Amino acid sequence: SSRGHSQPDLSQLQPCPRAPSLDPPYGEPSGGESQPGTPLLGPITGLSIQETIAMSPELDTYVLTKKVKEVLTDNNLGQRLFGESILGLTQGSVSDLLARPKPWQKLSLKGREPFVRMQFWLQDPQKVEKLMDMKRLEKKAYLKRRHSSLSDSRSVDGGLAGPDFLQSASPQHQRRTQLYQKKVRVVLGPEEKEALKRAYQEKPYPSPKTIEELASQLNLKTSTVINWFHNYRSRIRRELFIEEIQAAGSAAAAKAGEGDSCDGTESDSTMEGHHGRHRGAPENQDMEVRVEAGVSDGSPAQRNCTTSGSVGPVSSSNSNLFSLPEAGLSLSALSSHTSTPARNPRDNTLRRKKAANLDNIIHRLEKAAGKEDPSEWEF
DNA sequence: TGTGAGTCAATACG
DNA sequence: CGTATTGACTCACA
Repeated sequence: SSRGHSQPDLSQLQPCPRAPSLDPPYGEPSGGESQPGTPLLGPITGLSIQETIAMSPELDTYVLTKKVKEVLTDNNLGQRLFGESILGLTQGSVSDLLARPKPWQKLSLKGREPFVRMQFWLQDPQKVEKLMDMKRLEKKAYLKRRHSSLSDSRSVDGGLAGPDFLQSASPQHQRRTQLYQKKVRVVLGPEEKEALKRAYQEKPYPSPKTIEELASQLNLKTSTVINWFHNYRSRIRRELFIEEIQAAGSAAAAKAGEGDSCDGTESDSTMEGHHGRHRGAPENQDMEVRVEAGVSDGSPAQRNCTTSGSVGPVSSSNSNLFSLPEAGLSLSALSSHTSTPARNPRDNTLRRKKAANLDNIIHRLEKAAGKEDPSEWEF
């Protein structure tokens, strides 16, 4: 069951450059920024991306990304090319997305867009050819530009507009090269990260005052500390989601052990054991909250691999697109996790402690979101 | 105003 | 080169 059905012809999906978000890089408010330019997905459907995504059936982001990675590597296609021409995202974003996809239910409408695009792309019989063509064109344009850098530059790479679409890639950033400073990247040292993580453990949501203290103690800008907390919380949260996926996958696989294809290739994403990259610094950054894939009892268990044939919609029997009862979605999502992973009968010490701490955080968030309990955000 | 979500883009890494 | 990591930024929302 479940397989190509009523879906809105998702045959051809254009690359469509990022929709609205147009952000001038640091400084320069200038704005084109036209607004509701809701791009269309296809010439015929006439549906906006948002609409199409809204009616998209549930997708298994894990299986989906796995397939995409497979196709890309099998054909020597890079993330940059794929991201810029198919998803309208940069290489770094694609890497992140493919390596750590959040489960569909936890994604916002916007967050689902890349996955819907991946889905469409996989359905396109000519996906590989198109991308290869793009690659060729890019190389050609590159060589040309390089060879005769005499003439002006820009000029949209001459005939890049070959096959069909593409080249839209990133709208904004172009060659504002010399106009802006390079933007120096702040790189926190191991000790600083250590300190911040410690502070996080104690207070995931530090008060402005605490932030100031940390900033001065570590000799960092206040904004850097703030950003660090934002990012850390966000990334920790994502790790938990991923654990859920893997746990669920393992469970599912264990439950039904059919001779499913599952070409073993790639057991990937399993958390890395740590290694000390970081320039010869005192790395003992084990305090990562990562809990490893070995979920609870430790049985390795097979990897997801669920449906083999179709990467397609995992549509749960009744693809109830919306119906999702209530908006409790986000909250219930969080709470659901609260009881899932950490539920470990045996005391797993460290791991458990960390999970508990995180659960606490989430707990408080739910509380704060649901009711007005300004009691104290202290711990 | 602060937060989560999504990204960008510099750069570390291989 | 291609990929992974991550500080900073935009935006919607309450």
